[in-house]
Amino acid sequence: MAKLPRHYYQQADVVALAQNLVGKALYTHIDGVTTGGMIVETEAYSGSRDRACHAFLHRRTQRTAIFYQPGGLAYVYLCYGIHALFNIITNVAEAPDAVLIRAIEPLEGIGTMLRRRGLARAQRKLTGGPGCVTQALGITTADYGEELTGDRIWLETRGDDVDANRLIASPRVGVGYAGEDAQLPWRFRLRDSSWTSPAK
DNA sequence: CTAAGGATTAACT
DNA sequence: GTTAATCCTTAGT
Repeated sequence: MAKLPRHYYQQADVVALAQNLVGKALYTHIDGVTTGGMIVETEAYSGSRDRACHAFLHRRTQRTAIFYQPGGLAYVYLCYGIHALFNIITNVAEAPDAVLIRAIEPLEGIGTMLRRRGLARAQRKLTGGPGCVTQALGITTADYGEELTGDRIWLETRGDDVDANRLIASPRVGVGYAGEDAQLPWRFRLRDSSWTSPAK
């Protein structure tokens, strides 16, 4: 299907974009292998409104510098010392918004993804969870700043958009430190998918 | 349920 | 420069 163009990522409403990204496909071509899957779980983060966002209120540091670039770049960072988490930078320059990809449903290169994850069979923990997604796809912190319109990491449409009534909105995971912003229902899951993350 | 793990950052000298 | 607290998690008891 069609690769998502740069202007797609530059929409102003990061919450709407996080919803629209569910049902799109995420691919990587790393180490000579193409792997990918359909996005089934996302979370929106908005630096202008949201304490849970790393770039809240123009907290511009070395790590968050990428937020101030135009949408369409990868923000990859290390969490809990172990896990690379993959985010898509959205909106225009100087508007620090991003969408975290939390889970995908495997579509292509499943053998390679199983090997990277050390699993024998496809099951939810292959790609259910943000650290699992990056490990299965081969994404590391070295991909910080990667262009999502290039040929290493990219997204594609898969026919029609997913209807809004097939999404479950809920509070985001692991952001309790964000005060009342932690209650914002900015996590979106595909209702009938068995590939979403186990986190409640 | 809990421990592990390394980078980032704010708050100090 | 140094230190301590924190973190968008996972695998393994």
